[in-house]
Amino acid sequence: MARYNSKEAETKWQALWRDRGCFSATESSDRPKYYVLEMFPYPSGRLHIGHVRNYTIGDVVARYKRARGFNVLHPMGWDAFGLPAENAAIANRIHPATWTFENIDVMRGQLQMMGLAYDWDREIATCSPDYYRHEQKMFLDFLAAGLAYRKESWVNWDPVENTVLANEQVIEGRGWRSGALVEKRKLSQWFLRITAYAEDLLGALPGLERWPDKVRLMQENWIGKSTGARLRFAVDDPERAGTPEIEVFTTRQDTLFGASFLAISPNHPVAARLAEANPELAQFIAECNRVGTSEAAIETAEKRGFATGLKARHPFIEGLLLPVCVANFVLMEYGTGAIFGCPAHDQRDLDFARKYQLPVLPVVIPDGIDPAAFTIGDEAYTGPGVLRNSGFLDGLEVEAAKQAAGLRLEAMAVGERTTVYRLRDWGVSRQRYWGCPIPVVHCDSCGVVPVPEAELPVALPLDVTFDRPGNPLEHHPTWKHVNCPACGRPARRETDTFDTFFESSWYFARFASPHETGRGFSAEAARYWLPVDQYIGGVEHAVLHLLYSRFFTRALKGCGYLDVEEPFAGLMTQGMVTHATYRAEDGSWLYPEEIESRDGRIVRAADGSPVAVGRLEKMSKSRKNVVGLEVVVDAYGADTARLLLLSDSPPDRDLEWSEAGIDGAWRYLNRLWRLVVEPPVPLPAAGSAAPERFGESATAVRRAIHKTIAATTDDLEKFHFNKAVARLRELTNSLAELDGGGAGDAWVLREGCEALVRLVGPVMPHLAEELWQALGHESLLVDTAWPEADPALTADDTVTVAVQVNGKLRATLPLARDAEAGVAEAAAMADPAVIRALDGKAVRRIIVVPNRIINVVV
RNA sequence: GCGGGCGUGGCGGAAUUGGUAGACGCGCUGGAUUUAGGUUCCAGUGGCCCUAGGUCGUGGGGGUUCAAGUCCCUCCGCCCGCACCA
Repeated sequence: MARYNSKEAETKWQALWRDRGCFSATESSDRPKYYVLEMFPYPSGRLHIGHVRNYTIGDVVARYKRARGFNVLHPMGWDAFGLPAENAAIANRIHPATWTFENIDVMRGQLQMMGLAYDWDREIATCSPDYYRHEQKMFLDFLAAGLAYRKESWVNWDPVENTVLANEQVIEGRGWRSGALVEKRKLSQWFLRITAYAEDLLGALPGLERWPDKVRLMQENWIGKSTGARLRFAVDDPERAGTPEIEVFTTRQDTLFGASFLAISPNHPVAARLAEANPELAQFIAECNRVGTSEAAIETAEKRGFATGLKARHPFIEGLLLPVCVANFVLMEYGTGAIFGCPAHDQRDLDFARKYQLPVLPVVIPDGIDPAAFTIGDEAYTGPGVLRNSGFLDGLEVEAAKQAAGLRLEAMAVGERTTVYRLRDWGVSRQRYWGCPIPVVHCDSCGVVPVPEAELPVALPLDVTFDRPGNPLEHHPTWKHVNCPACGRPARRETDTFDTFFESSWYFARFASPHETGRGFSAEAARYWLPVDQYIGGVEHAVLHLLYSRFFTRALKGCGYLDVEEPFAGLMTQGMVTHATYRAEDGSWLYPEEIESRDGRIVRAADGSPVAVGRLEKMSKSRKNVVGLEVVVDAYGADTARLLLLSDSPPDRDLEWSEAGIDGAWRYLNRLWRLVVEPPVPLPAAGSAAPERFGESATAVRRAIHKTIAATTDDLEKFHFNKAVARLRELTNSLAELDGGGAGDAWVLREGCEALVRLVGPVMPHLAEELWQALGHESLLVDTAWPEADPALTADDTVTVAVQVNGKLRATLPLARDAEAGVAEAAAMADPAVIRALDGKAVRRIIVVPNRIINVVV
């Protein structure tokens, strides 16, 4: 018989789905809407198998929901602005636009090859002016609403390339291309006031019930709400400090009596002022600034301080002067950029105090410890306790002391209780070419002037070169020279472009009406489709992209664009696809296709030299452990690849791609094909009436069929694709065992095949269409409803109950479902294995969990 | 450094969320079939004890409970994020 020809079948069904517009979504439907979206890709080149797990998961959800009667929107687009296009331009002398669009063409073809059920009429590319013109308008609206503003902030500056570097381009303090020591520089940049929504973004997290807890927790920590107090320390030499006082923020105002120093950020104005007259301090600050702007770099750097000689007056202790230091671990962006150090009750302060021989005075004594005996060693005490050595706070618990200290500061008018957030405003300026131009003009007379709406889009000029360092927009002969929209005099365009998170913060709304020209999307279409019912993507976006999108949606609502606040009602974060890594003798990485197995040893195919097999790692070009999409689809077909991507691992965990795995998936596909096309018993015609009675085997298999329908449906609802696949394999095994010897076997086999084919439809859509046709159906499977389980067949009359003695399993008993405890108990006590285990000992207690377990305690 | 996660047979993972640990698959072993060649079918497969049966077993250690992979404490290992990669 003919074998399943994946190539032929996949091409055929893909064309048919396309020609019949099976996946195009409309807003006019009486079915409930369902919007499923996978995080859209950056068009970086060519997809490998690891990239498509995400889209396969989304596709299963889309096809499943469609079968369940939903009006499904499942779009795809391209997050097309970004740094790699510029890197390619510099490295290969190819224009970013050319590079990007070529990549898009390749990747679109690859996604289509996988048979993904997208509505391609809604495809968008964010680098198109048709897209980014709308976000320029949004920015102007934000500006008018006070949500966008300019301020100075620090960047990584490469003095050789004359450019700003991304944190990932700074490697051990040096520019990745130039190798030059990176400096921190201050630039005037645009910011979006996400902090205005901090409380709202935090408060709405519990309502995101279909988000993973871990993501909500990460966002909560990122927003980092903390309550405490601001307080001002008078300085002993206001002239030298340039200010009469230094304001600090603390969450531990209760420990003020244990303060032994003040620390200010190297970027604090007072530090800058003191450095003017102190070259050593200036030197110290310069060294701090060499660390780079990433928080990880700052936090892992050795804690260092510099004594300024300045002193600050303790607000509660008359005459006590605390030294003021500049410390590299104090962040200017958080709180006030200055802290007071209480070494006894903060680990970082303690480390600092030990290093610079500052006093350590415990002021919180743990309950039940003698205050006289309590000392601090290498570990700060941060737990609860009672205040000592603390004047008016003595005897209070920590919380009460915080309250009392706060009130006293307020009464003295030197501070107030307050709340701060770790969250900082979103810097959206990038000194880059391949991004959306920020639509403002700088005029010497009028300052910053928004580009009038009628002149949008501010289009990115395409005639640029990358032959010298810096931003090509700066070097363009004409582009930035315009007349001021306000006064008409010569002025300069803003040459910064937006952070690419800007585009991805509203693309999900654009998909609702991607061809809308007047605004980013029609309010009506957005009202219909939003929020996204199920969003799917990697955890690496748990904070930034998702938080920015949540903020953006609120900001858009505030500007009258839409009427939802949360863009994503459901979120699933999928794990990585991993693959073994291979290294040649010389240590260089090898692609999987460069190796082979000879006599049980892994060797290099080219010359038989030994290969070291490394651990599983995320598929990445740099380690060469990638498997190309075309290679897999050519050899096994898209359905086999899809099956493997959904098998074995739950979606939120890593998945191992292996040659054995793909072979196993391929075998199952063929097994299923044979079952339906060459059934063990000839099938009755489609739609034949059910027989009068079913024999034992037929009844058992019918139960299996209906249980599988129920359980698989439940698995898909919960996104347990790996379990769903396991159940489908089990049903396939059960059906294959039918031999036609029992009454109704043939009819049940058809019933089972029909159910099975419909259940595998979302996973292996091409094969399923082919089998649906083979079963004698004229209709398309994609237009066929999801099977329904018969409740009468999903529950068993008897259940197997485990019997334990003292928690150890001794027997299992078949019992009637929901048998009474007394009956179950009697059956258990009569079991020979139980009697033997009891060994005549007195029974103390019997625990009966209905339909599960009986535990006899002796 | 801070934040988040993960850890179950040789391997990927199941376990109705505190109730029979190892579903399903990969691999391996033995057998059958076939014009052996991405075959197919049957049987077996956590460790230890000679089997009936017993005993140990979910990264290590401790605890709560009639009962712990699941809850608590602690330690170890690995992975992800940290604001200009997307």
